[in-house]
Amino acid sequence: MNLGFAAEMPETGGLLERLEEAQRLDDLQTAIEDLRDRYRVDHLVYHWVSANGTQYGCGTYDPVWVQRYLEKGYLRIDPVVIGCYQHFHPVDWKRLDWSSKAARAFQKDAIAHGVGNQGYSIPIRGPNGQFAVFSVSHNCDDEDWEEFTETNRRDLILVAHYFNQKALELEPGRTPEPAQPLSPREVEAMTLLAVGYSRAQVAETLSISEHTLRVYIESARYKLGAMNTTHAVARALSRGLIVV
Amino acid sequence: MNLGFAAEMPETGGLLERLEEAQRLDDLQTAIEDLRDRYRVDHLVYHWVSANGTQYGCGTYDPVWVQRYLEKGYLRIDPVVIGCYQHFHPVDWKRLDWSSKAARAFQKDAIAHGVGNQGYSIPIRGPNGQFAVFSVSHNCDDEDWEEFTETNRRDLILVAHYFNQKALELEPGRTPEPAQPLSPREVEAMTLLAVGYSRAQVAETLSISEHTLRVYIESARYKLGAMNTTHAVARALSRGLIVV
DNA sequence: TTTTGCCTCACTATTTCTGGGGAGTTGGAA
DNA sequence: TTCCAACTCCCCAGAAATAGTGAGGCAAAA
Repeated sequence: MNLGFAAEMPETGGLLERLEEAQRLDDLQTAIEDLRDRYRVDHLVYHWVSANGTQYGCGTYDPVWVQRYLEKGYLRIDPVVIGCYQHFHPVDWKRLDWSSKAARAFQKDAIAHGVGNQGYSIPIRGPNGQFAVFSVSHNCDDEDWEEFTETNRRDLILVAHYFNQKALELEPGRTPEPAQPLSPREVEAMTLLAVGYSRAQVAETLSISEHTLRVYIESARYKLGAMNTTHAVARALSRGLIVV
Repeated sequence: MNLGFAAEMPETGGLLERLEEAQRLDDLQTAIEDLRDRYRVDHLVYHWVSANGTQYGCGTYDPVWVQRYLEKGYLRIDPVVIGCYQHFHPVDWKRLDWSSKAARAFQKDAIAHGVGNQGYSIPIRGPNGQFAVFSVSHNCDDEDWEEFTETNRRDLILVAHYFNQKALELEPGRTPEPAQPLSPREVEAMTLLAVGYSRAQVAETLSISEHTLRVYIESARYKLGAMNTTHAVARALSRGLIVV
């Protein structure tokens, strides 16, 4: 029955198996270094993307560059992150938008710190709005890179998937709150707020009093651990509880 | 350099290639039927999950069952959907929570309509909180099923990925609006608002007066075509202009 | 060189939101 | 049956956000 899209071949050395059996985050770091050597590329990186500081990452970049990236807040500038966030399918770095001044400055800085001129990144999304990026980077011409990505893109999707699976499993402090679901009415309220309705309009649309609506918003805010309505809507969106 | 995790083998008949070249949603339906025949399983299904009704789906279930599923609102009861929503990795149906009365009633109804006793489902997440499930179902004993899933799980992850990619590409109404970019300061302001800061806190964090901050918010709101701050943050989030 | 976009600051009046209360019904789960 | 979660409604005062203006400096692009 095996159609062989992802057939395990002898020469892989069971890398995916090893990944599946990883017990600690250190094992991921070892695995990613091993994988880099086998692919014979300059860098492989897997990292989470989130605004709230605490985020996991492993890879083969120069630690100086990683430190600099975090300090400079490059997460908000990096066209790779922005581009991945907007897409589902893997993206080649060449096809991203590098037009802004900040992006070009970032690119220059990155290359100066050893990041390759070529790159291919895979966006990965987990429950509760978890978002991560798996990137492979190398120094070579367009033609070689084209061949490499064409040959390996399916592998890379799988590798990215397994990295994310393990990172989610092993990262402590993940799922402290079991993502308290919103009630149907709360979902409606949050959704309408997210599309720009004022409280009065939402109440009218839902055919309830504004007082009642407020109870829902309060309740949703409490469940989401949000400071205010805007925060609550943002959380509901990024956790995938509402869709606009 | 190909490590062969996802090596294309001759006997696949280039099914993933065909999937990549699909031009219409009909092609997905053809592809999923073809895939079912090749895997020699009872059913394959790919469908979106979203609160707002409109959702795409294709598969080999009895149309009567699909109709019934939608009418009865099984989307909110189905342990497969709920389980997938909470996990990242594929799940075997046996490992889900079927304990509630509603779930057991649903299961009975499903089997009565031709759904297999065994199943394996893969959650898939795209941008803007998009969420879909790719399921394979069959009638057999636990041992055979174990062998099937063990053999094909990596294939299935890839197939699910490609189905989602195509569905996102082909489904109308998903055309991202020409997202007018925000200035760096506007991005900072929107991001801080999205993580729950009040205007006063944002202004302090950015070391600017609240008056100035207001100008950014207004400007961002105008660029995003938003009615109010909450709306603006929601749009910035779902267009991937900011990351929380 | 002119225009355009970005960053910075200010005022006033009005509308909207938030944070405290309290209270009743219904339907499903333990 | 009892309990709980969800849904509905009400009051009030203070905090926050919005709408309508205004202005100047600076840097890059046309």
